[in-house]
Amino acid sequence: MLDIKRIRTEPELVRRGLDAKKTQVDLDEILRLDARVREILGIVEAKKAESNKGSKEIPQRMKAGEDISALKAQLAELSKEIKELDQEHKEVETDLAERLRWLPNLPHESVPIGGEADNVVTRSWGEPKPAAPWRKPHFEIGETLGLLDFASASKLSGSGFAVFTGWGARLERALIQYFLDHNREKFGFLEVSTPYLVKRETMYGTGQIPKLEEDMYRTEPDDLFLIPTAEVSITNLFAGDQLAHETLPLYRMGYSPCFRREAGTYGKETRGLVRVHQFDKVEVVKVVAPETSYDELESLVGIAESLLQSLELPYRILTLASGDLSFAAAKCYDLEVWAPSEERWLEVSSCSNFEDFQSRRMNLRWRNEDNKLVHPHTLNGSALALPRIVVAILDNYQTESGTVRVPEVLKPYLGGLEEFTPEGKGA
RNA sequence: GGAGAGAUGUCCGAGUGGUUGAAGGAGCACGCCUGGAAAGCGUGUGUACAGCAAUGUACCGAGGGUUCGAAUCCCUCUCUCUCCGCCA
Repeated sequence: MLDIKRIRTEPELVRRGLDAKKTQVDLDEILRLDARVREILGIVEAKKAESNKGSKEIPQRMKAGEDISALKAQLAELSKEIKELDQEHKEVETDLAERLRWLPNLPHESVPIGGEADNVVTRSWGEPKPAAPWRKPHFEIGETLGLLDFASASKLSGSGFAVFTGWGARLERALIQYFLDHNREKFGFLEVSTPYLVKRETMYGTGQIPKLEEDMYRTEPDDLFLIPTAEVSITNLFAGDQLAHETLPLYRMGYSPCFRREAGTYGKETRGLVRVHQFDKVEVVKVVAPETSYDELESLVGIAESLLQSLELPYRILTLASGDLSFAAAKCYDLEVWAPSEERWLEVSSCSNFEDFQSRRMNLRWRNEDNKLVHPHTLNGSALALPRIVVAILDNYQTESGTVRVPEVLKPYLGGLEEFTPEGKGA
């Protein structure tokens, strides 16, 4: 949610921001509605003041034994006028509010303007492994080694799902466990385990609704939504709160499966783990003082980086251009790992600063040093998304002899296993 | 699924038609007291919107209604809790 006062006082700045985000909006209509709301408000408030004053006189005059029927009739008339004005006020305000719900967050000044092609590679780590004829794509080697079973997945659920078997299933579990342990031990995040089904307003709070409603799975009779990321439930943990000054910064993380309809991506990447309707992810969330949020964003990226480095997976970091930013984000870094068999980069983490956009929607507030209630900034990042990490491991740790070595840091979580091999099927 | 209870300020909690933005308490802030602290005492302590301001308006789960006037009465909805049933 954008601050209507900001739209009012800096309309050109807002207009530029919305343009940069490639959003078509009739900002003039919004400004017109806003002016109208305030106009009506002025009139109706004056009438209410008059009405309140008259009502207060009644008990006094009654005590004095005066005839109050004329006054009552007059106030009844006034009350009717107020009701009509209130109605009109509500209609205009509802119209305005609905339009505001659809406005995305504005990009931060440090964000490059443009579309996907204008994303900037900010830095990279590690040496991408070269392509080689013996390298097999992850879905192939994964099935050969008995880690993945896509045929069964489509039997159960159709396309866009995966079954992990044997060491594959254990690898998933190991990664979840490792990520959570790492984030807690090295960065002090508090682990939470939250519902995967949430209410409509919860989805609204973090900005998935209304714009992305079509991408969400919804349960029909109850109007509950399957979360597309743990961000939704973890960030909304604080919805409506008034946080005391000393509570910030707040660091939370959680594992959850993530459900995405991926509407409109038919035909793209239907094979393998890269784009699936259900996947696992460990998400980290921060609620911080506004003036610290950009430093917090950098350190948030550092968490995802430290995980990738510990897994020894070469990656690069993109600063997303304005048009590639999600609805709620003001700035976002994507972390991509190199998949040598496919010779391309895979997004495994997305770290965003939402500034006060989500706070506003959730009505989350915090007492600043001046004891004033302000909207704190919220951030989140994947640390990390699982299936693509599995892809990256199957790719990067593949050997010429057709096995896949186990990354050093994961060995303790896999009973000391050194290698996934065809013989080791089923563990 | 059946039966019942409830939703008030940061928190607890009073309040059943008229200066109630809302008693009381806790917490917090400041002051007094103290060698220092605790206790004690005193004072203060909501948010949002409109307005340069004075000020005004709204808000006691949400939305409607009755009334000159609603936290208080009526209706609808949401959520929470208890008991019964069912169940991992």
